[in-house]
Amino acid sequence: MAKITIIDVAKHAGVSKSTVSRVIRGEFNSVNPNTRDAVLKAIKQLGYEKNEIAGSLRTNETKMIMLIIPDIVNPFWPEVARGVQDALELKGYTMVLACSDWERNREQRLLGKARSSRFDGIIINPAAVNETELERCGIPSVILGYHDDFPNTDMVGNDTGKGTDMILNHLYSLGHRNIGFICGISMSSTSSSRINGYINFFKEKNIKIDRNRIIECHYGQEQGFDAMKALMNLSVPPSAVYAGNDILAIGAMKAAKEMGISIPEDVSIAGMDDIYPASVTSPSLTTVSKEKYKVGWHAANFILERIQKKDTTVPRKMIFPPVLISRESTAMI
Amino acid sequence: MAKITIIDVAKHAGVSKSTVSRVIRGEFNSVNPNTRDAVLKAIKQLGYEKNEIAGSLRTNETKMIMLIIPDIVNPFWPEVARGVQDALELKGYTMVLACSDWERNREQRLLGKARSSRFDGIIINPAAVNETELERCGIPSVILGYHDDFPNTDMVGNDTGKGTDMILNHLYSLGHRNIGFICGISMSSTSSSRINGYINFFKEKNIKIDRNRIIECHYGQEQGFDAMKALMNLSVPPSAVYAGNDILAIGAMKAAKEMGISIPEDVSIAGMDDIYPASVTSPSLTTVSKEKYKVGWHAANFILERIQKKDTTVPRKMIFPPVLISRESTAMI
DNA sequence: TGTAAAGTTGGGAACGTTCCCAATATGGAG
DNA sequence: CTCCATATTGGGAACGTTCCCAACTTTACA
Repeated sequence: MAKITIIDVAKHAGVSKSTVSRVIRGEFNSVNPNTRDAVLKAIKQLGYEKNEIAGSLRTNETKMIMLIIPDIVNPFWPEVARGVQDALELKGYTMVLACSDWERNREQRLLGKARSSRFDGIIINPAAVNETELERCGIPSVILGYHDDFPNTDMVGNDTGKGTDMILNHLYSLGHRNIGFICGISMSSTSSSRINGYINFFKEKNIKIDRNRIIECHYGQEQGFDAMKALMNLSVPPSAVYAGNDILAIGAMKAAKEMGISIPEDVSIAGMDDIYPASVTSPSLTTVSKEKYKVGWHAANFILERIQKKDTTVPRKMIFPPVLISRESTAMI
Repeated sequence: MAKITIIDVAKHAGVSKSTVSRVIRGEFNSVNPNTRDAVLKAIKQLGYEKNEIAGSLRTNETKMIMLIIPDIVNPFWPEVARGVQDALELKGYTMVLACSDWERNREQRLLGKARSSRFDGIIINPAAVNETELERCGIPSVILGYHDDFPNTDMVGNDTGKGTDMILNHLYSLGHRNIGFICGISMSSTSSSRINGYINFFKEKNIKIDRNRIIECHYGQEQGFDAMKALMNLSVPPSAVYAGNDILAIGAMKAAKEMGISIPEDVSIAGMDDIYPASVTSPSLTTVSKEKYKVGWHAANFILERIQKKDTTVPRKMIFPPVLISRESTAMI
């Protein structure tokens, strides 16, 4: 079955292809209502369907946005992706999802793809790419998350630093002074900034910091498990542990259980992100809630606005304040 | 900055655009190594990047596959999506993710999009679409999941019926005879087939079935919660409960806890799917493990094969056998 | 009634590839 | 040295839109 084109429709309706094109694109005010109806009828009769590829070639816009995140399997991201998608769909845009796995090569490849496929925009949680490289892509971009090193790019994220503060304050107010820290690391700069947050907190409280209480590892349940074991085997084990994200915290909880240490009686554990599983563990996990759907939603709207009016307005930063979710895994010392 | 085209490269390298095109597409055996190098050098010097859109218009292939699932936020799907993506990426294809929310309208809209954007293939967990409609799309398709009503379409999924059997056998062998069933419903036909599986099981065992022990509801934690309460408030509450998926089961566990009923001492609970949260609840949830990543992976390969050789080979069905994951939430009566 | 403005329409030239076919060059066999 | 097969290259015609500009029609107003 040969595909119906705009020209077939034009012939069938007795008009020119220009007119058909106008009808398709909804230029209603510059085509006579009668001819418009005739064209629409012809379209229906022939079962015509617009070839977006051809249109894209001419207009140089694809109505496609690439979303680059580390890994969709990490429970944090699906909600973000959903927010992106819902916002895009509303405006007739399509989301192309891709995972970077925190790998520079993959990320670069994806950016290349975005360029050669002429995607209209990029929403990215950067793994290794820097602002200069991203700008060189020549595609409007929005950063997902809180990154200091993208001063000129639109950004939507959560204030993780404040979240860390909230968690530490929470534990502090429960009487904890010896607080372990399982610090997740990633290729981006967030790791050191998190450590600084931790250090500053104790500096302000005039509490000496034992560097052994800080364990850096990758974000994974096994890593959290191992880190927790290490912490609890210190000569003076902490009375509370703050894990950089909920996955680490869940791993830590498993370790505690295996060691016969009860939560929160013997040790308090707190996480970060408030992913779904955090609410179903037992004891349920105290954590900091981050906006996920909203972040995706607004990032999508940012990018759409950038695409529309190309004037280089001041980069916008939308950073949501986190919310402490106090559950059962933390208690008075 | 005006975009560099194949013609600029040709001029710069002193060859024709045809030759450049050949180099780009990797037709190495029909272009002289020397000219090839010259072209590659010119490409690099000018920073040329292929316009895939233009190529697609000519070749009529986009190297894009649409994945349509109910909801990426449901923990079952991210892994599937990841499998799809990894397999596609390997062959230079791109995944376009979309959620149908089980809504017919959305699903239809997405299929329309796939057609007008000339996607090369569709991988879909069907919500309301039937085989005829899908075939009318004229795009190679693969079904995700186990659906009897797509006899002519390639299919990759898990044998849920067998999974139900395994769970029921497990509970039966633990001594349970009075087993409640929280049956999730969806728009597709799977619901009734699941009920039949339950009914047949007890028929074979010559146990009379109390229809009150079957509660149908949508797949959601709250629904599982409510269903569990209803079951435990029966005059003769069940000694075990089988929930149609893990989300329902987790809801049921919450209900039991709230009612002061301990698991598995007072009641056993089992789920289905083995999503990540099922492993972190406490007690951890007995369930049936389904292939997720693999399903996505093979579905992607099926579609790629379909695209390559268009001969209408016999439709292939790849159904994975489920595996019982016996954890702490089930015990002897 | 004349004229300018606004409303409609059509035709051709892009957009940047790939495909097809013809043309030329090269090499080996007779 | 001729001739045929093979290797290599170039030029034009698609692919199906949208955009631009010109032409024609109608309306508004003096």
